[in-house]
This record gives sequence, C-alpha cells and structure tokens, in this order.
Amino acid sequence: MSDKLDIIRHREGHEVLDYDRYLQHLISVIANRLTSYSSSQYLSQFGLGSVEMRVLASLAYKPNQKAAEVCSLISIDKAAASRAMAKLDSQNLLIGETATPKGKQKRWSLSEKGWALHQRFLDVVLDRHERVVKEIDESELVQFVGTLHKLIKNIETLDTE
Amino acid sequence: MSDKLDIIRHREGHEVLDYDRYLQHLISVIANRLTSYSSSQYLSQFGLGSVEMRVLASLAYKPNQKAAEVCSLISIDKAAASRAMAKLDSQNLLIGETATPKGKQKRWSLSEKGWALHQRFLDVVLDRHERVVKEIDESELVQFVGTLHKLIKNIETLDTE
DNA sequence: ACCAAAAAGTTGACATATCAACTTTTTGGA
DNA sequence: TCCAAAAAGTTGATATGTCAACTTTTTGGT
Repeated sequence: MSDKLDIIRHREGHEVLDYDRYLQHLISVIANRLTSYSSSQYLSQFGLGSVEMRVLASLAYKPNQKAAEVCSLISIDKAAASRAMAKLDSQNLLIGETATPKGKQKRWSLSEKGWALHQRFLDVVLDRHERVVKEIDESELVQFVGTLHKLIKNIETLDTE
Repeated sequence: MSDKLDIIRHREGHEVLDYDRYLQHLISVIANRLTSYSSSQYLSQFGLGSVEMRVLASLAYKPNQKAAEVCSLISIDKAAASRAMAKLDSQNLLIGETATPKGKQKRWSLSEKGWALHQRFLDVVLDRHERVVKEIDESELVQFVGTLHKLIKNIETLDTE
C-alpha cells in the first residue's frame, strides 16, 4: 500500500473519495465531455458520428489497412468498426481492395471523397484542440502526454493481475 | 494558431492526426477502459453498475444532498441520477428525508447498508487506483492532476465560444 | 392561500463502448 | 486439394452518457 497522492479523505468518521484527486473521475469527466461535444459537432457538420470519423481518420493516418488493424490503431471494438466501416463504405468514402481477385476481405483506404472529408474533419479537430489546451504551455503538455502514455501502459495489464 | 505540441503529422502529402499526442484520443482510451473495467467489477461484485456506485460514493462524500446536488458534484446527468437513485433506494441503500412533513422532494444520505457497501466499494477503487498509477511518482501525479483541472476548466467553456 | 413561473425530477430516445455468440473467410497441414 | 482450426467480421444485447420533452414540486409575488 502506497500513500502517494492519497485519494481518500476523511469526513465525520468515514473514509470518502477525494474527487479532486481521483484520476479516474477527472479523466472520465473530460473524456465524456469531449466525446459528447465532438460527436455533436461531427453529426451536425458531417452527418456521421464520432466512431465513423475516428475510423476515417485512422485510414488517413495509415491507409491500406484491414479492419482489425484499424481496431488496433484507434483502440476500437471490432463490432463498432464493422458498423462504422459499413456506413463509411456505403457513402463512398472508402476504397476497399482485396488481396486476390477472388478474395473477400479487404484492405481499406480513403477515396477522394474520404480525403476531402478528412481535411474538413482535421479543421474541426484542430480548432477544438486549441480551445481544450488553451493557456497550458507546451512543456506542461509534453509532461502530461508522457503521463497519459504511462497510464495506458498500466491499464493494458489491468485484468491480468 | 499556435504550434505548441503539434498534433498533426504529415504522411505522403497528407495531413494526418498524430495519435500519440492527440490528447482527446489518449484520454478517451484511458477513460473508456477504466469505466468499462470498473463497471464489470461493480456489476459482478455488487450487482450495481458504475452509475449507481458513483452516486452512492457522492452521498458518502457529501450526505444530505438533493439529487441536483449529486449531479453537480459528480458531473452526471439528472436523467442518469434519477434512474440510479431509484435503484439504490429500492435496495434500501439510501435514506431520503423531506424538508417538511408534507414535502415530496428529498435530501439523500446513505443508510447503514449503504455505508457498508461504500466501504467495500472503496476497497475496490483503491486497489484499482494503485494498479493504474503504478510506477508513477507522486510529483508527476500532482502535476498531472493539476493539468487535468486546467483541462476541465477549458472544457467548461467549450460550447460558449 | 392562490397561482404562475421556475426548479426539480421522470421518461423515452439515441450515440458510444463493449461483450458474447454466430457466420464467413482465410490459413496451414495432411 | 481438402478440411479442420484459426482469424476475421457481423449481429444482437447491454451499460454508460446525454439530450429533449414531459410531469411534478417548489418558490415567490399578490
């Protein structure tokens, strides 16, 4: 048991959570707000939700990927990816190429239309990001991102201990 | 336009998101994993979900609160709070007291049974927290929490600009 | 005390995230 | 080449988070 950054306070004889220090709470509040706000931006501006836009962005980042590789890159469930890619494909935002002429499974990339949407998406992402990190200087952000990566590493082993 | 901690990379003539630096992505991955893992812990151990447990914990932190005050403290929607409190109350985990004998709206606190469950909840929270922050030292966590609070402040004004 | 307005709470709907079960496709050994 | 096993993908279900519409309760002015 470590006493570093104690997340327990005492109140009238009871132990209670200290919300101001409880990482999971703080992180979840931020993530929920960001996801919700982004989703409403994407839906109103592009007619697609945040899942679809994240998949699209992942295929810009790394084209010619299988569905499973998209899942791995952006930490999304294969069920969500399946539905999102079906929707993107139905709107001709993707190009799917099979390894052989008779193959069924495809590697996906963005179509022209997909790339055009991706550029508009980036504009929205950057504008929002600027507002989110406003008045936080670069060195602090670098440190912060470093800690996020450490947390992700710890979280990967959560259910194996 | 600021160039601090650029979240855009260039790849084959295209601008793409740099996932390793894109805060929203990193934060969401952590929050989703933590919420999902916590929820399964609470459901299997207590038969209640994370929404119910968060409301319970908030009434430990600050007893004798109205539903709206619970919402404000833990940043939860009043719809979710309404459903969670109905469930907690149905299991006799709460005590509700009206301001006057004929009043209808109640201020909520934990019952004996509620406090007992809260103690078990804290054990689970602390165990998980230890694993999440493993090998990250206190000064780094203090800095990290400071940045989280700055982000929360920025996020509060997201839709007003 | 009454009533209109405000606040609080409830209910239904939908987006996101995840799991489990099932189907389809691919892979690799005989 | 054939087939069993593995991998990949699809579909349905459920938990969380949020919004909007509606109902109930409280508040405050007369």
